[in-house]
This record gives sequence, C-alpha cells and structure tokens, in this order.
Amino acid sequence: MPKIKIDKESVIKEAAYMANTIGIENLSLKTLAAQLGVKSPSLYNHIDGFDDLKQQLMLYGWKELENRIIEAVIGLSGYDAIRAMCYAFHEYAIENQGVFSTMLWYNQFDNEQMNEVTSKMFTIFFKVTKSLNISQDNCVHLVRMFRSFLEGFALLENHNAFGNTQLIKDSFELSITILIEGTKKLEGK
Amino acid sequence: MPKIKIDKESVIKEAAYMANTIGIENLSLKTLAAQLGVKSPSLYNHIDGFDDLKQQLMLYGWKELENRIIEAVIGLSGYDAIRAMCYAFHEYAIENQGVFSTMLWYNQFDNEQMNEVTSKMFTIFFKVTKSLNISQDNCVHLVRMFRSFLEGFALLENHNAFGNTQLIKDSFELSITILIEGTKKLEGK
DNA sequence: GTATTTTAACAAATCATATTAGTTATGTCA
DNA sequence: TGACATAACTAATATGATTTGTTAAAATAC
Repeated sequence: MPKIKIDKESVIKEAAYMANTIGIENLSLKTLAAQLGVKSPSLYNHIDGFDDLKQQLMLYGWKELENRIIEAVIGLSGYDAIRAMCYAFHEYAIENQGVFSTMLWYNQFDNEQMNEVTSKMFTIFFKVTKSLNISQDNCVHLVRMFRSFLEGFALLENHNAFGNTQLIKDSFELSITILIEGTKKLEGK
Repeated sequence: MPKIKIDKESVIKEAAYMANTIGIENLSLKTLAAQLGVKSPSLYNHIDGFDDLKQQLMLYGWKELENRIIEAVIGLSGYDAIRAMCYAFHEYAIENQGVFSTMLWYNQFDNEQMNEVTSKMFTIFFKVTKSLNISQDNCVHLVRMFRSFLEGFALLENHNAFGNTQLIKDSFELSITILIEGTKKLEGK
C-alpha cells in the first residue's frame, strides 16, 4: 500500500481548484487535506500554515493572470492592446473567483515577492501606455486607474453586488470605452 | 457592584472602532467582549454571532457613508457634485479601513437589507448623472463605473498595494478627471 | 544488497475561538 | 413584596489550526 504523495505544487493547484469551486470562504486545511487524501498536518510539510497557503494562492493567481495578459496582447498595440488586456483581466477574475479573492485580499503584506509579481504584471500595461506619448508620471496614474477599476468591477460582479446581471457586460464595455477616451486626452501630456 | 451594560448599538460602535484601529482581521468576539468589559457569550444577547456582527458592521458603514455623501453634495450639482461625492467616498474609505473592508467583503449575501442600503446610497449618484441629460441605461453603467473605480482604488490604497505613497493623491485626482471627461461624452446619449 | 539517512505522512495532543446550554444576578413592574 | 424579564455569567462543546513526536517509505551511501 503506497503512501499518498503530494507536493507543494499539487497542494496549491488543488487549493486553487477548490477555492474556485466551493468558494474561498469554505476552503480549509481540513477539506483540502481530505480532497488530497491526506490528513491536515501533512500539509505542513509543503506549506507554512493556512495563511501561507492563501499567500501562495495569491502569487499563483497573479502569475497565471500575467500569462493570460501576455497572451491577450500579442499582435496588438495602443488602445487595442489596452482593451484586450482589460478583457483578459476581467475574464480571469470571473472564471477564477476564489483565487481572485486571494489576489485582492492577500496582497496586503507588502513583501518583496508580492511587489515583484504584481509589478511585473502591470509593467506590461505600463509599456503600452508609454507607447502612446504620455508622460511617465501620467502613465503611473493611468495604470493605477485601470487597475482600480478592473479590480473593483470584478469584485462587485463576483459578489453579485450589481443588480441586473443582464447588463453587466454592457457596463463593462462602456466603462472601458470611457476610460480609454479619457486616456486619449493625456496624449502629449 | 452594578453589572456592565451593553446594547446592540454600543457593540457595533465598539466593533467598528476596533476594526478601524486594530484591523478587521484582528477583530474577534473575544477581544471585542474584553474591550466592552464583558465575556464573549454575553454578546449573543445583542448580535447573532460573528458573521452577523460583520454584516452589521457592513450595514453601519454604508449608512455612515451615505450620510457623508449627502453632506458632501449639498449645494453642488453636475460634475462638481460627482467630484465631491468621489472625494467623500474616498475619504471615508481611507479613514475607516476596517469598516470599509466589511463593506466590500460582506456585501456578498444579497439579502434585502443589503440591496436597500447600497442602492439608497448610489441613488444619489444616479440622480446627479440623470440631471446631465444622459439616458437611464447609461446612467446605470456610469454609476457602476464610478463605484467600481472608487471601491477598487480604496481597496488598493488601504492594502498598500500602490508603491509610491506620495503620488497617490495625484493618481486619484487624475483618475476622477478622466472619468468625468469620459462621462461628458455621454451627454445627450 | 544492506545500512544509513532523509523525507513526509501519521496519530495524538494542544490551542484558540466561536458557539450553545443552563444558571444566576439585577432591575422592573404589578 | 414578589413574579417576571433581561442580560450577564460559568461551564461545556465544537471546529479547525497548529505542534510534537513517531514511523514507514524512499533515497542514498557503502
């Protein structure tokens, strides 16, 4: 009877899957261990407790999202690229609600790894805006504006905080259009 | 020796104060009870458990914020009113980080009381946008855009997710300007 | 191939917090 | 003054995270 074998990667992947399916608030070391076929103390050989697990989920999510965004932007430039990135962000957040929750919530400990992983992501955004003949300072502001909107919108949509679900796609589309139109006013500034 | 007396209001107010000072993640019934000078089971005479407490905090916060926004908008109209509301929102979120967390996080159970309290708040927003000769549908989208941005920005700022803290005010100001400029394009549509 | 070492799962125990049940003290009101 | 309601309390229970120490399997060395 061979022992069940797990490793850090399988722990995090299974946790991500469970977070997305049963909801982050229902994820526990107990249920995760059960799902993996081990007892909860065994998880401590691979992660450093429950908080660490959520931190790992957060890093895992930002890396995944980064890949999605890189893919989305291939072959595009300027405002087309921005639009595509926004849609990629939104899609990921909606399809991975549990992981996305940790990305919003557990970015609070400003450790180095965290800054690294999100700055890498938004650097792509940054490069595109710089190509639009907008000053460095204003690019920083713009990235923050898009990021705030994208995270806020996905948070609200995931939490069912918007009433009429039918029109949500329209709201997203119109919002992006407005943000881009506003951005155009910064060209040359 | 008279017994210590607490009631629902003092429980919630103290919880709000503690959430804002020590952080929502450090708030527990144990510490809250200790702060109030009672034992934790006594709290159950006034609230329906820990989750209910956070739900109450959320409702409390939205009501407080509503008052702030109403005050902020007095005497203003049009884009001035929108700008003032945005700043009032931001200020409240930054000054009441713990309560604001519950406002973002515990709005997920779409109970009636919840819808009531937030819709009341954003109705003010809605009324202002309608006065700008913008269609009803587009007003809905606009309110969602502003709300997403405001909640996302405050979440990020509260979590220290922006690097350079010096420029954050500038980022907020520029973002609001862009959102308003974009909104102007919807007049008559 | 056997012995040693490492790895990682395990059982058992501990800790912290929320929650429930049942008890008692205080104050109110007839 | 006495019955009742309120709301505090103590004690007990439940759940999940975490720690400790043990052991079995796998990997490595001889």
